[in-house]
Amino acid sequence: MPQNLTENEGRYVKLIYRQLVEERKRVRTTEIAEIFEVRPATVTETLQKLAQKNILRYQPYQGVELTRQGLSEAKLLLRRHRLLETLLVNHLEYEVQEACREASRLDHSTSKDLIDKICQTYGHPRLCPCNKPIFTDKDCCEAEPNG
Amino acid sequence: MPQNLTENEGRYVKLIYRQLVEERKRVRTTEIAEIFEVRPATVTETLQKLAQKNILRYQPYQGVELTRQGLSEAKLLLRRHRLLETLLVNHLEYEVQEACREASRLDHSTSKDLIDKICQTYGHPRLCPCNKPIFTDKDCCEAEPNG
DNA sequence: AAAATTTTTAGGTCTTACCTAACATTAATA
DNA sequence: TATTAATGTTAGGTAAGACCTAAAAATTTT
Repeated sequence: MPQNLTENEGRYVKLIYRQLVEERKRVRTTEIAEIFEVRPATVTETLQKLAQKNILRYQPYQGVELTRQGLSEAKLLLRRHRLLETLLVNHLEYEVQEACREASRLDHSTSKDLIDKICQTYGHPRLCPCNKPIFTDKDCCEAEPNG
Repeated sequence: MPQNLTENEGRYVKLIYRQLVEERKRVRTTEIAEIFEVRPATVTETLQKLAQKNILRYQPYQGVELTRQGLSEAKLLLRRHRLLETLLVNHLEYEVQEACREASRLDHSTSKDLIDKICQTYGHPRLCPCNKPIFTDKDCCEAEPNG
């Protein structure tokens, strides 16, 4: 059942989480369509696919809601995204905006290992360069300091 | 005509360059098939696609040869790959082997900008952590030092 | 309640990346 | 060198993903 998300689906999940949870505003089909530069029908299709994969609950015409699994996928992706931003800004002199663009390209393909190593290297930061929360990961951020 | 390579095609190009140019040994369909865990027919198909895209010359049963464009695509990808390895090993305490795996995941999606920033940060290194050449880029490595 | 807007459905297309089975070629060996 | 074995290719599929248009349905606005 826990089919993996495609890169494209991941983009939707990040966007939906940011809007729905972090900005507390409704997610509109047309708006997503504009952001991703596709037709509304395409958005509907993807939302249905995500509902099938148990990432969100979808009621035609009524908007979406993230499931428990959807929330955790979103946080995972945003953790990756924001730790990548941290690396780019802290170590490679990126501007915040550009770092976000670059991180968006990469976050889907990074391993847990890489993300955790960045997290460690920067002392398990709680905020990214744009001051949004970096979600913690149990076996990275709460691990015992090793002797 | 200069259609872009897919991520998968990029993997072939890197492999072919490493074998053909860096190890000077013939590239065999079956061998590629084993490495990528696909059927030989699939490899043939991809090689033909790459020939169509002008990345290599392909003579049935006779093996392949990279074109000028193929060589430059390969070097571009390997530049990315090896600079990513450099970052992972130097800054994030990666082991060489693991760095290679991770870099393989990422190299296709990194921007020129990111690569050049890594290059600068590490002083335009000529060798990656496994001592393979890092190809230079004109407007990164040969730029005037800015005042 | 009519009109306008938004969203969905239905029914496509195209690309990528695979596959199997049959055939062709090349290489090895008896 | 003739046969067999190994390698590589062709032909003809499948399936998933990401798009699209046109028409219909639902919702919202006036």
